[in-house]
Amino acid sequence: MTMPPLHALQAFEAVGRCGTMTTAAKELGVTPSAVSQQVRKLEECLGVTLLERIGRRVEMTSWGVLLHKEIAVGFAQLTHSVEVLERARSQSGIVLTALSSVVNKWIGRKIFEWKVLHPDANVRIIGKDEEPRMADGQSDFRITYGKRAEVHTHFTVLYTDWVVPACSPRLLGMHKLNAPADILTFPLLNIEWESHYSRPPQWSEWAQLVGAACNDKPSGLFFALSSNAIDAAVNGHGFVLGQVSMIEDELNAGTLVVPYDIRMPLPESYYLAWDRAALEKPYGKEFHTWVMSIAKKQSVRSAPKSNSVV
Amino acid sequence: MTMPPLHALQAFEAVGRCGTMTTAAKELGVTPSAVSQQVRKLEECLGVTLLERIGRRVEMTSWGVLLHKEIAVGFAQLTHSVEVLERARSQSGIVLTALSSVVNKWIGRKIFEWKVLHPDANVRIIGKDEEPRMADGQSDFRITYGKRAEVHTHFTVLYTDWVVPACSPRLLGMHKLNAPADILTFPLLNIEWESHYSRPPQWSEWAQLVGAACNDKPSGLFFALSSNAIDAAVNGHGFVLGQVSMIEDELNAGTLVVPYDIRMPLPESYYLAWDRAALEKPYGKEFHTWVMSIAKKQSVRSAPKSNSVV
DNA sequence: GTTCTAGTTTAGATAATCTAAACTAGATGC
DNA sequence: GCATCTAGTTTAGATTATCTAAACTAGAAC
Repeated sequence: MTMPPLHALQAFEAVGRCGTMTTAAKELGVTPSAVSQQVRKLEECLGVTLLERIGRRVEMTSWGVLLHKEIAVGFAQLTHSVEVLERARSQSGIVLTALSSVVNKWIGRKIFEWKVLHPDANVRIIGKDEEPRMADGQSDFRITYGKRAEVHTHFTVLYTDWVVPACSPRLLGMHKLNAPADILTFPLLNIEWESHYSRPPQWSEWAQLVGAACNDKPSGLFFALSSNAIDAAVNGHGFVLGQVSMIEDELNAGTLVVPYDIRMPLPESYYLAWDRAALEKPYGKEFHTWVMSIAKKQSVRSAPKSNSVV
Repeated sequence: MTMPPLHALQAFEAVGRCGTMTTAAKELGVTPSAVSQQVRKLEECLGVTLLERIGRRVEMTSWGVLLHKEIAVGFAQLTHSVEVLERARSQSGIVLTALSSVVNKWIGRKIFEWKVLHPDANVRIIGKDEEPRMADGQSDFRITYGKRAEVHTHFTVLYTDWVVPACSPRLLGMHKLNAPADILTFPLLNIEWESHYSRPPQWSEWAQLVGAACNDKPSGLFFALSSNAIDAAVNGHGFVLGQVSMIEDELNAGTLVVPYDIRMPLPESYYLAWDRAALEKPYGKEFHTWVMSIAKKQSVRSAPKSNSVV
């Protein structure tokens, strides 16, 4: 079976739906002559008369009624298809998943800057420690840490963070620190990530950095999430080696202080991954550009000042 | 919303279904270059990437998967539409309705000639005294009598029949008829059609034709169907003014005889009506031609011979 | 009877669609 | 590692489909 020409079917469908050649032509944006020729061609191809010409009117034959009933569904579906795509593109917001700490202490705070720039662009931020499957639409963008980014097709370095010892001013009390090593005499809060992430810098490494001895068995408090460790420090429970990007608000608010600004870098970088299709969502490209922009600035702020001890 | 070009949608649909540009091109009967350009044009029109080019492979993006799922249904429906039409044309036989007597005593007998000519062409013959609605597919062809044909869009004169007095040879027995008027002394079977048909010739008219007196109140046997009256005559119940076309088999078989071949014409003709679409069914035109052909011959046989008394 | 309008047909203009050729890039085999 | 093959892309221009313009038919309206 040979399929007749698509334009011929389309012309006939329009005639059936509109009732006259002239109104069908108007709807298709062509002349009645074009419609007439297309329908004639369809009749020749199929070997049946679809329209009965009665003076200056046309009327469907029973073959025409039969065929039109079916192809109308087909063309309606094609039109619907394009609408479905348009709706999906315009209505679906952007979905970003990130490590929970990154959501709690970084991107979740920065997103208000995005809102100011693009008030009508919805972005949904989800804390999720496992890598999402982008192609399945689980996420448009993903912020992750280290080599885990390689499971995604498209990714780029976001920023590299540094850690610095920080504590609540209440913890210090009336104590006066004479040297960086004095920090090690206070309760120390430890961070231990899941095994598939490179181990974050530990107090033992910091002690070695400042030329001090350090007990191999610290206070016994361990946190899986950096953000939880930071919150404990804010509550006066000890010193934390906090990521610079995650404690900026606390430093500004005075709920954390840095007695000695001696920083260590994280062993790996944060990465932004994305689904190609997401770049074609409304504001998709803009969001990508914005995240890269704030990350670049963060890299500058997180790194120690050029004259700092490294 | 502007619909993208149909050929572009079709090319993309084929790629999605076939998996590669090359196999899609083969199926569409074009070059891969054509498919590549069509898909590119579709992407430009819609403003999204539908296929991700990975080296020499292509892979659907999530937009592409979404759109393809929908348009595949549309194109499948269009293909199905043409199949539906083809099936309807090839599988549906021809339907002829006719007056019951015509079915019983004429066309129902002649149809075997059609079968010999076209063994694989199904024709269904239905006795029906009311006019069918052709456009609704109630009938492809219709044999009717007189002005009733005018309710149809397409119709033509079929044949004009004549009546002749006929009886079973058993009725005559040892009686010897000396003159045509002697017939009137036998039991006479009457035919009275429904009021919307012109009254068929009556015995009183025949009597007048042969110059004989005739009682205004004959035997009291009246038949609504000509075929029933003929059957009664075959059974020896009396003389019938039988239509020539309907008693030919009986004359040939000797179950009826015509002592005096003095004929009277029916006041109106038989007509063939038809639905335009029926001519496009397989064998539709052939059937029309055949019916007209046997009718023409019937007209010749039904009319009295050129030297007969009229 | 004249004018208007829907539809058709024909000729040829226009645009869409296609092929050919040259190219890129990855896969395969030696 | 290199040559060959194959899938896909791009560009230029050939081909075909589709369209418009013009002339026409035929019926409706005034």
